[in-house]
Amino acid sequence: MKSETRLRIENLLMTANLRRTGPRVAILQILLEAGKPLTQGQIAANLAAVIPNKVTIYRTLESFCKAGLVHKAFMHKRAWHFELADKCTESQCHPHFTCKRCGVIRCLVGLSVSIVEGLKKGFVIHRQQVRLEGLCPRCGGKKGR
Amino acid sequence: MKSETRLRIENLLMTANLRRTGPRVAILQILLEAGKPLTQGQIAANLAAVIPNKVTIYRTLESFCKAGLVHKAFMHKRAWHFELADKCTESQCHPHFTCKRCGVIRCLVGLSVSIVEGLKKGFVIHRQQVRLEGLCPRCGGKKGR
DNA sequence: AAATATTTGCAACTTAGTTGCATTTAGCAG
DNA sequence: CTGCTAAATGCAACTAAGTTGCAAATATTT
Repeated sequence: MKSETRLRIENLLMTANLRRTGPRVAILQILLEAGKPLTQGQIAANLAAVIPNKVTIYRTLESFCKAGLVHKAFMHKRAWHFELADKCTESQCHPHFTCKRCGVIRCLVGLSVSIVEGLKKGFVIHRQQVRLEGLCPRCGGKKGR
Repeated sequence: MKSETRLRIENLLMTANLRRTGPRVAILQILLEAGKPLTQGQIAANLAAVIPNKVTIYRTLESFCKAGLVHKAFMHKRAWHFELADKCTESQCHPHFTCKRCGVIRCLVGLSVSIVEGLKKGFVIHRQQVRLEGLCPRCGGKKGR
């Protein structure tokens, strides 16, 4: 296991003021490696040995969200998707693309969209999230249905 | 019941090639009146007399989605939210705002955001959705916590 | 090393959404 | 306006996702 990653994880936990525990380190590592939004189920599948219990995963993810380390991404699927906040700016997450045909999810890191304007007075925007759906290159354009 | 609404509903069903049934008319009417995304539960609460069964509601909403009459909006809450597509453009839904403090949902009809650019070749975008979170005027700026 | 606060694990539960199948109904042909 | 047929609805039972309360374990502080 790369110690660079290890250090980064410890640093994340430290700055978020969260204790360095096994489940937390493991979950952060998976999210770092994945580089895309994962569900509790997907995390659990990789972590059966380390974390025997989904409640721990949910609670851990929740505390990461509160600390701003992790965001919920909004997907077509039923389950919540969690991803590291490190590829998002202060006020905006990177957009997510979902292919309607094959279901593949792509993080559009680097791309962004101007933040919404013209909102009535008094609203304060903390975060903007963008979701795109359509066809990925493999499904796109070509053959129908 | 305003017959203008009634006519509009029949027209929607006709153009979508869906039979005019009690549950369908009732659900479209509720969505029209609400003018904001509703969950199955919220719809059911208004319709206990007309539709005794949530399966019907889910299936009806699903067929509306397939026909393009209704979209799923992505919210912080666990349940899916459905809304009429009539306030959306061809390629983009109006943005939705959620207040982090009181949870209120606002449709930002009229506002829009430039569509994402710079996507790798081969992707076809069908629809862009934007979600905003922050503080509404009543919760915003003022008192802490 | 002991005390304390936080975190984890377990079991049981709730809520959201789904499936298969039997029954009913809209729309159409005659 | 009657009967036919595909489509839609209703019901019961089920799966999946997420939550709660409480007891046991672990990290940090003293």
